[in-house]
Amino acid sequence: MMSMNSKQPHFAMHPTLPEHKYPSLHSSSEAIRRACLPTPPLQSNLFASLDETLLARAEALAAVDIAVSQGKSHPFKPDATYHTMNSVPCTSTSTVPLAHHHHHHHHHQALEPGDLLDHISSPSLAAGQVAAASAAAAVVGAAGLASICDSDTDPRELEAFAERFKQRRIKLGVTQADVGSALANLKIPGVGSLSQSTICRFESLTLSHNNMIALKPILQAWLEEAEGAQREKMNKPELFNGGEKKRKRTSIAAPEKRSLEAYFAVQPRPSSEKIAAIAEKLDLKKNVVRVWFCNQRQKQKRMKFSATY
DNA sequence: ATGCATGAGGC
DNA sequence: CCTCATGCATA
Repeated sequence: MMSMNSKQPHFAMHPTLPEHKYPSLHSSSEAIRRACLPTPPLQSNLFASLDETLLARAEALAAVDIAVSQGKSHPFKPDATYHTMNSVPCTSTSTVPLAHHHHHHHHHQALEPGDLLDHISSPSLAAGQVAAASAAAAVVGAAGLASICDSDTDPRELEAFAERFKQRRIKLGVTQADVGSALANLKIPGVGSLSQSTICRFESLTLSHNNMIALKPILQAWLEEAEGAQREKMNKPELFNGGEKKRKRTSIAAPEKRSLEAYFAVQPRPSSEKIAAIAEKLDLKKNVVRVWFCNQRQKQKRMKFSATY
């Protein structure tokens, strides 16, 4: 009764409603508010800043305490220790980088190179890798495929495109949600619709580097199409589900959030046991805490904060 | 614009 | 259980 909607392509809010209610436009692409570390721009009370620091320390200590009590000292989890780069130099855009229905997943994941430092450490090209790249290119060529070697792996290019995209999208009088649903009309194999959230994140670069690269060609295609025929607003015929249970969004209170951030600072990847302990201390569901950590990790990897250029 | 959640795919 | 791409619900 609630798990049946695996991936409802989100019903369009207004099929043919020429309503454009863009938010206050670009809230500035360079408005970096979410620091990638335990120093969130809290605009709380004046005394909050002081308390916050002390609290954070206390929580951090508590986190360590938890770790100790669990009897697990885990030095640290060497997860992203392996540094790898894209398997092939230029194949991202040509190999169906997007989702089909909701089973997207194209395993072209760049395997977390170095997280925040991947961009600056990438220039470390091994001879073997170069050779492999050449070989791959040769293979593609032999296959008769004109590999679209888009050099859009460049963060700057992506940033520039995102900016242009937003500008032109607004010029067309189209909302982010409209763009999302319109993508399905492009009939690009393997490309369905996207949500307003994703379009928004693309424009604000709050997506992973790889995700940006995958979405760029698609959004570019839409843009050209839309500008070519500046008149169709497309509508996404989707049946309305009657009586579907609405998902409720849990809201973690500020105090708990601060604690979680403190724990995260000392242990970004707590074990199941630690998560359980934290959940208990904060009186939150274990799953909520687990997901919180997952989301927090993802945030660290977003373009805006991983770029060191 | 963004917080919390889902689910596929990979270990 | 994690990572990733995505999305619903919301501030």
